[in-house]
Amino acid sequence: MTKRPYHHGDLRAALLERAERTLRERGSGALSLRELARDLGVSPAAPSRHFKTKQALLDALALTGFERLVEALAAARDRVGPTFAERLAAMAHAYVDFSLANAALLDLMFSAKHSPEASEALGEAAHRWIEQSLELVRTGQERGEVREGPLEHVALTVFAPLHGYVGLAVSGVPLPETGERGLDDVVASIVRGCRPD
Amino acid sequence: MTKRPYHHGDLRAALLERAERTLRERGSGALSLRELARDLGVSPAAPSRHFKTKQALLDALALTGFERLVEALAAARDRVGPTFAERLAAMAHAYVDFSLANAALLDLMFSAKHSPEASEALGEAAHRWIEQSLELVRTGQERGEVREGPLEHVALTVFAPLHGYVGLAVSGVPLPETGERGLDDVVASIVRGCRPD
DNA sequence: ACCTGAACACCGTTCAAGT
DNA sequence: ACCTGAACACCGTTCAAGT
Repeated sequence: MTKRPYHHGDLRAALLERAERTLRERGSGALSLRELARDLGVSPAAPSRHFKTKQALLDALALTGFERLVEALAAARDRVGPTFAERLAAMAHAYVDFSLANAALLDLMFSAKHSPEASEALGEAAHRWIEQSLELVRTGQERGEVREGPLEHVALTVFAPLHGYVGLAVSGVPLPETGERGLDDVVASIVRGCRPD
Repeated sequence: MTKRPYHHGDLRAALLERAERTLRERGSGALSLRELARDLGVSPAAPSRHFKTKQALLDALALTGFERLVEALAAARDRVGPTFAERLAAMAHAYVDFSLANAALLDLMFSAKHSPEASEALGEAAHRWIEQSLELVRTGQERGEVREGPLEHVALTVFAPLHGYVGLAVSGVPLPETGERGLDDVVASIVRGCRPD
């Protein structure tokens, strides 16, 4: 029954944590700064100390999303062998798993709402995600498992299919053998295309 | 200087048109039923006659989006020859053009917010879009230009890359040779994969 | 059938003031 | 530095009442 102290302790972290939970449980439309403040037992104006605007909170959320995604992808990559095919498959599944488990967060991460200020940190986080994709393809090229060509161009052809699969899955488009089976088709097609033979 | 009549005439259509303009000019965050009503010179409660809820308006907007997209894709397909490569390229460019010109609308169309009721009509519109994709691939298979295999599975490997390219472009991820050049790489890769040779 | 007027329960954000 | 209390200008939605 200790009375709440004046200071929350770490209101910023508490806001982020609670917001992310709301995001996952009830979607981005249900996210309200006032409700967050109520749940954490602070005044409606308290959050503004840590996030000048609601968009700033969303940007911070997206940033943590990119950080966790990069971490998950790296972990998946390091769990398998060094071939391009193995790494691509592992990272593809990790990407889909993360996205389905954090659908609303993924929407935030790839929404065009990046405020020009906060996008500095957010942009860096997104950049690390891109670098990771480039790295996969570069290694594949060095091993002779991926065709030659400008890195960014080739990498785009590798990651667009994954991003598209994730986008379709998250937005509820009915996919064949919902879940992971269709993904394996997509992964195979990235390597060999849709030509006959 | 004729005084506004009691009836608006076609408030429903006017709401949709104005909403779509706001969507394109200022994004989905700036969409407000009250503002729409103000702009159209009706009371704040008037829109609720035609759209029981704001989400219903958004669903209707998404529905028109799918209809226009399907139309644009069909037109692009019919402007070129019958080969799979030609049609794929034409539809890919039409898809990207539509998406960049209607970024916020595309977000709406592929957001997971489909209310279970309105999704009947919306679901049908989305279904026509899927059917169109399947049709492209089926024709390609019949012509021997696309590999054999379950239609839905093969079609997914064709459209995931396009959807992913569009998603990345719309969300502002820096793409090589921003615009259409990277898309041609993606289209080529759909056909032949990223293998060497 | 279609709309108004007024109300209700919310928002995000700001700002003086408190600790 | 961090938060409160109160206020401002908005929201979406509902509902009796008007035409």
